[in-house]
Amino acid sequence: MKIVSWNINSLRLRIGLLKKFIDLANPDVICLQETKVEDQSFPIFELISYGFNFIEFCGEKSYNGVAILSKFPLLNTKKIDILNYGHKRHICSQIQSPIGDVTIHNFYVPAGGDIADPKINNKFDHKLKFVDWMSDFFSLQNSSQSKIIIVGDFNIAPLEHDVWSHKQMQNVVSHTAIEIEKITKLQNSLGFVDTHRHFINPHEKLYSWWSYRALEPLKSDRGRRLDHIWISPDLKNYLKSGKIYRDFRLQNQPSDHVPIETSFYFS
DNA sequence: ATGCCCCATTAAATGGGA
Repeated sequence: MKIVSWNINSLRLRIGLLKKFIDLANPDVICLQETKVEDQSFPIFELISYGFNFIEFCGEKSYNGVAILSKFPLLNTKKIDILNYGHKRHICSQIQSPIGDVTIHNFYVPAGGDIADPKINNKFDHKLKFVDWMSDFFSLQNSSQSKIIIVGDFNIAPLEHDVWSHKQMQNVVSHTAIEIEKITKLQNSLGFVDTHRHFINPHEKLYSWWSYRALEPLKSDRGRRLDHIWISPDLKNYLKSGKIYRDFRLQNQPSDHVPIETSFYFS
Protein backbone atom coordinates (compact mmCIF):
# COMPACT_ATOMS: atom_id res chain seq x y z
CA MET A 1 0.00 0.00 0.00
CA LYS A 2 1.34 3.35 -1.05
CA ILE A 3 0.29 6.63 0.61
CA VAL A 4 1.16 10.08 -0.70
CA SER A 5 0.91 13.58 0.76
CA TRP A 6 1.21 16.63 -1.46
CA ASN A 7 0.59 20.34 -1.00
CA ILE A 8 -0.50 20.87 -4.60
CA ASN A 9 -1.09 24.65 -4.35
CA SER A 10 -4.26 24.72 -6.48
CA LEU A 11 -5.77 21.42 -7.58
CA ARG A 12 -7.49 22.82 -10.65
CA LEU A 13 -4.33 24.45 -11.97
CA ARG A 14 -2.29 21.32 -11.46
CA ILE A 15 -4.71 18.48 -12.14
CA GLY A 16 -2.65 17.54 -15.20
CA LEU A 17 0.47 17.36 -13.07
CA LEU A 18 -1.42 15.26 -10.52
CA LYS A 19 -2.35 12.78 -13.24
CA LYS A 20 1.26 12.68 -14.38
CA PHE A 21 2.29 11.92 -10.84
CA ILE A 22 -0.35 9.18 -10.51
CA ASP A 23 0.89 7.58 -13.75
CA LEU A 24 4.44 7.61 -12.37
CA ALA A 25 3.90 6.60 -8.75
CA ASN A 26 0.63 4.62 -8.82
CA PRO A 27 -0.35 5.50 -5.23
CA ASP A 28 -3.34 3.95 -3.45
CA VAL A 29 -4.11 6.98 -1.30
CA ILE A 30 -3.32 10.65 -1.97
CA CYS A 31 -3.77 13.39 0.62
CA LEU A 32 -3.80 16.87 -0.86
CA GLN A 33 -3.43 20.26 0.79
CA GLU A 34 -4.09 23.76 -0.55
CA THR A 35 -6.62 22.51 -3.07
CA LYS A 36 -7.98 26.07 -3.23
CA VAL A 37 -11.33 24.93 -4.59
CA GLU A 38 -14.85 25.09 -3.23
CA ASP A 39 -16.62 21.74 -2.85
CA GLN A 40 -19.10 22.41 -5.66
CA SER A 41 -16.19 22.88 -8.09
CA PHE A 42 -14.10 19.90 -6.93
CA PRO A 43 -13.12 17.78 -9.97
CA ILE A 44 -14.57 14.63 -8.45
CA PHE A 45 -15.64 12.79 -11.63
CA GLU A 46 -12.33 13.47 -13.33
CA LEU A 47 -10.49 11.88 -10.40
CA ILE A 48 -12.92 8.95 -10.13
CA SER A 49 -12.32 8.24 -13.80
CA TYR A 50 -8.60 8.26 -12.99
CA GLY A 51 -9.00 5.32 -10.63
CA PHE A 52 -9.86 6.86 -7.27
CA ASN A 53 -13.32 5.57 -6.45
CA PHE A 54 -13.34 6.98 -2.92
CA ILE A 55 -12.86 10.71 -2.57
CA GLU A 56 -13.44 13.02 0.38
CA PHE A 57 -12.80 16.75 0.35
CA CYS A 58 -13.24 19.88 2.36
CA GLY A 59 -12.54 23.09 0.51
CA GLU A 60 -13.09 26.83 0.38
CA LYS A 61 -12.58 29.63 -2.08
CA SER A 62 -8.98 30.72 -2.83
CA TYR A 63 -7.28 29.42 0.29
CA ASN A 64 -6.57 26.19 2.18
CA GLY A 65 -8.60 23.07 1.36
CA VAL A 66 -7.77 19.40 1.88
CA ALA A 67 -8.78 16.16 0.17
CA ILE A 68 -8.27 12.40 0.35
CA LEU A 69 -8.29 10.32 -2.85
CA SER A 70 -8.34 6.56 -2.31
CA LYS A 71 -8.57 3.27 -4.18
CA PHE A 72 -9.83 1.65 -0.96
CA PRO A 73 -13.14 2.49 0.75
CA LEU A 74 -13.17 5.50 3.06
CA LEU A 75 -15.48 5.45 6.07
CA ASN A 76 -16.45 7.81 8.89
CA THR A 77 -15.03 10.94 7.30
CA LYS A 78 -14.71 13.88 9.65
CA LYS A 79 -13.75 17.47 8.98
CA ILE A 80 -12.77 19.41 12.05
CA ASP A 81 -12.77 23.21 12.13
CA ILE A 82 -9.73 23.33 14.39
CA LEU A 83 -9.95 26.26 16.89
CA ASN A 84 -13.01 27.54 14.98
CA TYR A 85 -11.14 29.76 12.51
CA GLY A 86 -13.47 28.60 9.73
CA HIS A 87 -10.48 27.36 7.71
CA LYS A 88 -10.56 24.08 5.80
CA ARG A 89 -7.37 22.55 7.17
CA HIS A 90 -8.33 19.05 8.31
CA ILE A 91 -10.03 15.93 7.03
CA CYS A 92 -9.82 12.37 8.31
CA SER A 93 -11.19 9.02 7.19
CA GLN A 94 -10.94 5.37 8.01
CA ILE A 95 -9.29 3.48 5.13
CA GLN A 96 -10.36 -0.12 4.61
CA SER A 97 -6.88 -1.11 3.54
CA PRO A 98 -5.03 -4.39 2.92
CA ILE A 99 -3.26 -3.90 6.25
CA GLY A 100 -6.55 -3.46 8.09
CA ASP A 101 -8.57 -0.39 8.99
CA VAL A 102 -6.30 2.62 9.28
CA THR A 103 -7.39 6.11 10.32
CA ILE A 104 -5.70 8.79 8.25
CA HIS A 105 -5.64 12.46 9.26
CA ASN A 106 -4.73 15.04 6.63
CA PHE A 107 -3.62 18.45 7.99
CA TYR A 108 -2.70 21.78 6.50
CA VAL A 109 -1.01 23.56 9.40
CA PRO A 110 -1.02 27.39 9.16
CA ALA A 111 2.16 28.82 7.67
CA GLY A 112 2.45 31.36 10.45
CA GLY A 113 3.40 34.59 8.70
CA ASP A 114 6.78 36.31 8.81
CA ILE A 115 7.45 37.35 12.38
CA ALA A 116 8.17 34.59 14.88
CA ASP A 117 6.43 36.31 17.78
CA PRO A 118 2.89 35.25 18.77
CA LYS A 119 2.34 38.53 20.64
CA ILE A 120 2.65 40.71 17.54
CA ASN A 121 1.85 38.19 14.79
CA ASN A 122 -1.61 36.61 14.96
CA LYS A 123 -0.75 34.10 12.27
CA PHE A 124 2.17 32.74 14.28
CA ASP A 125 -0.06 32.59 17.35
CA HIS A 126 -2.62 30.63 15.30
CA LYS A 127 0.08 28.22 14.11
CA LEU A 128 1.37 27.46 17.61
CA LYS A 129 -2.15 26.97 18.95
CA PHE A 130 -3.01 24.74 16.00
CA VAL A 131 -0.09 22.40 16.74
CA ASP A 132 -1.02 22.45 20.43
CA TRP A 133 -4.53 21.41 19.43
CA MET A 134 -3.09 18.49 17.44
CA SER A 135 -1.00 17.38 20.45
CA ASP A 136 -4.01 17.53 22.75
CA PHE A 137 -6.16 15.68 20.21
CA PHE A 138 -3.76 12.75 19.81
CA SER A 139 -2.96 12.61 23.52
CA LEU A 140 -6.64 11.71 24.01
CA GLN A 141 -6.63 8.89 21.43
CA ASN A 142 -6.59 5.59 23.28
CA SER A 143 -4.65 2.55 22.23
CA SER A 144 -7.76 0.75 20.96
CA GLN A 145 -7.91 3.23 18.11
CA SER A 146 -4.58 2.03 16.82
CA LYS A 147 -3.23 2.20 13.28
CA ILE A 148 -3.23 5.96 12.86
CA ILE A 149 -1.45 7.84 10.09
CA ILE A 150 -1.12 11.60 10.16
CA VAL A 151 0.07 13.42 7.08
CA GLY A 152 0.22 16.82 5.57
CA ASP A 153 1.92 20.14 5.22
CA PHE A 154 2.91 20.71 8.86
CA ASN A 155 4.81 23.84 7.83
CA ILE A 156 7.56 22.98 10.31
CA ALA A 157 10.99 21.51 9.52
CA PRO A 158 11.92 19.91 12.85
CA LEU A 159 15.44 18.57 12.42
CA GLU A 160 18.76 20.31 11.81
CA HIS A 161 19.09 18.77 8.35
CA ASP A 162 15.47 19.41 7.43
CA VAL A 163 16.63 22.91 6.42
CA TRP A 164 19.50 24.08 4.24
CA SER A 165 21.10 26.05 7.08
CA HIS A 166 20.11 25.35 10.66
CA LYS A 167 22.09 28.40 11.80
CA GLN A 168 20.54 30.84 9.35
CA MET A 169 17.04 29.46 9.82
CA GLN A 170 16.87 29.60 13.61
CA ASN A 171 14.74 32.74 13.64
CA VAL A 172 12.82 31.99 10.48
CA VAL A 173 9.24 30.80 10.83
CA SER A 174 9.12 27.01 10.18
CA HIS A 175 12.36 26.27 12.06
CA THR A 176 12.19 28.30 15.31
CA ALA A 177 12.81 26.65 18.66
CA ILE A 178 9.21 27.11 19.80
CA GLU A 179 7.83 25.44 16.65
CA ILE A 180 10.27 22.54 17.01
CA GLU A 181 9.26 22.17 20.66
CA LYS A 182 5.56 22.06 19.69
CA ILE A 183 5.99 19.57 16.86
CA THR A 184 8.18 17.33 19.03
CA LYS A 185 5.46 17.34 21.65
CA LEU A 186 2.98 16.37 18.92
CA GLN A 187 5.22 13.50 17.85
CA ASN A 188 5.51 12.28 21.44
CA SER A 189 1.74 12.54 22.02
CA LEU A 190 1.21 9.15 20.37
CA GLY A 191 4.80 8.03 19.78
CA PHE A 192 4.51 8.77 16.06
CA VAL A 193 7.23 7.48 13.75
CA ASP A 194 8.52 10.01 11.20
CA THR A 195 8.48 7.63 8.24
CA HIS A 196 10.92 9.50 6.01
CA ARG A 197 13.52 9.85 8.73
CA HIS A 198 12.97 6.16 9.51
CA PHE A 199 14.60 5.40 6.15
CA ILE A 200 16.87 8.39 5.65
CA ASN A 201 19.66 9.18 8.11
CA PRO A 202 18.99 12.39 10.11
CA HIS A 203 22.44 13.64 9.09
CA GLU A 204 21.42 13.74 5.44
CA LYS A 205 19.73 16.84 4.07
CA LEU A 206 16.11 16.14 3.16
CA TYR A 207 13.58 18.64 1.82
CA SER A 208 10.04 18.67 0.43
CA TRP A 209 9.67 22.40 -0.32
CA TRP A 210 11.73 24.99 -2.21
CA SER A 211 10.79 28.67 -2.54
CA TYR A 212 9.34 29.92 -5.81
CA ARG A 213 11.84 32.77 -5.54
CA ALA A 214 14.78 30.54 -6.22
CA LEU A 215 15.67 30.60 -9.91
CA GLU A 216 17.16 27.11 -9.87
CA PRO A 217 15.64 25.63 -6.71
CA LEU A 218 17.37 22.25 -6.75
CA LYS A 219 20.76 23.73 -7.66
CA SER A 220 20.87 26.29 -4.86
CA ASP A 221 18.99 23.61 -2.86
CA ARG A 222 17.83 25.91 -0.08
CA GLY A 223 14.90 23.74 0.82
CA ARG A 224 12.94 22.75 3.89
CA ARG A 225 11.20 19.52 4.91
CA LEU A 226 7.73 20.87 5.70
CA ASP A 227 5.67 17.86 4.64
CA HIS A 228 5.38 14.73 6.72
CA ILE A 229 3.87 11.25 6.95
CA TRP A 230 3.85 9.93 10.51
CA ILE A 231 2.53 6.59 11.75
CA SER A 232 1.47 5.21 15.11
CA PRO A 233 3.96 2.66 16.55
CA ASP A 234 1.79 -0.37 15.76
CA LEU A 235 2.21 0.32 12.03
CA LYS A 236 6.00 0.34 12.22
CA ASN A 237 6.31 -3.34 11.34
CA TYR A 238 4.49 -2.71 8.05
CA LEU A 239 6.89 0.00 6.87
CA LYS A 240 8.43 -0.74 3.48
CA SER A 241 9.90 2.49 2.08
CA GLY A 242 9.78 6.26 2.06
CA LYS A 243 10.33 8.56 -0.88
CA ILE A 244 10.34 12.25 -1.72
CA TYR A 245 9.78 13.15 -5.39
CA ARG A 246 12.39 15.96 -5.51
CA ASP A 247 12.35 16.10 -9.30
CA PHE A 248 8.73 17.22 -9.29
CA ARG A 249 9.97 20.66 -8.28
CA LEU A 250 11.37 20.92 -11.85
CA GLN A 251 8.12 20.14 -13.69
CA ASN A 252 6.40 22.86 -15.71
CA GLN A 253 4.30 25.06 -13.42
CA PRO A 254 5.26 23.07 -10.32
CA SER A 255 3.89 23.38 -6.82
CA ASP A 256 6.52 24.73 -4.43
CA HIS A 257 6.00 21.47 -2.50
CA VAL A 258 6.74 18.03 -3.99
CA PRO A 259 4.84 14.79 -3.33
CA ILE A 260 6.09 12.61 -0.48
CA GLU A 261 5.32 8.91 -0.23
CA THR A 262 5.33 6.07 2.29
CA SER A 263 4.84 2.41 1.31
CA PHE A 264 3.67 -0.44 3.51
CA TYR A 265 3.96 -4.22 3.18
CA PHE A 266 0.70 -6.11 2.84
CA SER A 267 -0.42 -8.72 5.42
C1' DA B 1 20.78 36.10 0.19
C1' DT B 2 14.39 34.81 1.42
C1' DG B 3 15.80 37.87 -3.07
C1' DC B 4 14.72 38.69 -8.41
C1' DC B 5 8.01 34.35 -7.37
C1' DC B 6 3.46 32.12 -7.64
C1' DC B 7 -1.73 31.57 -6.99
C1' DA B 8 -6.63 33.29 -6.71
C1' DT B 9 -9.57 36.94 -7.15
C1' DT B 10 -10.39 40.33 -9.94
C1' DA B 11 -9.45 43.79 -13.50
C1' DA B 12 -4.05 46.73 -11.53
C1' DA B 13 -3.89 45.60 -6.89
C1' DT B 14 -4.10 42.64 -2.87
C1' DG B 15 -3.74 38.79 0.51
C1' DG B 16 -1.39 34.69 1.36
C1' DG B 17 2.23 31.63 1.00
C1' DA B 18 6.98 30.38 4.04
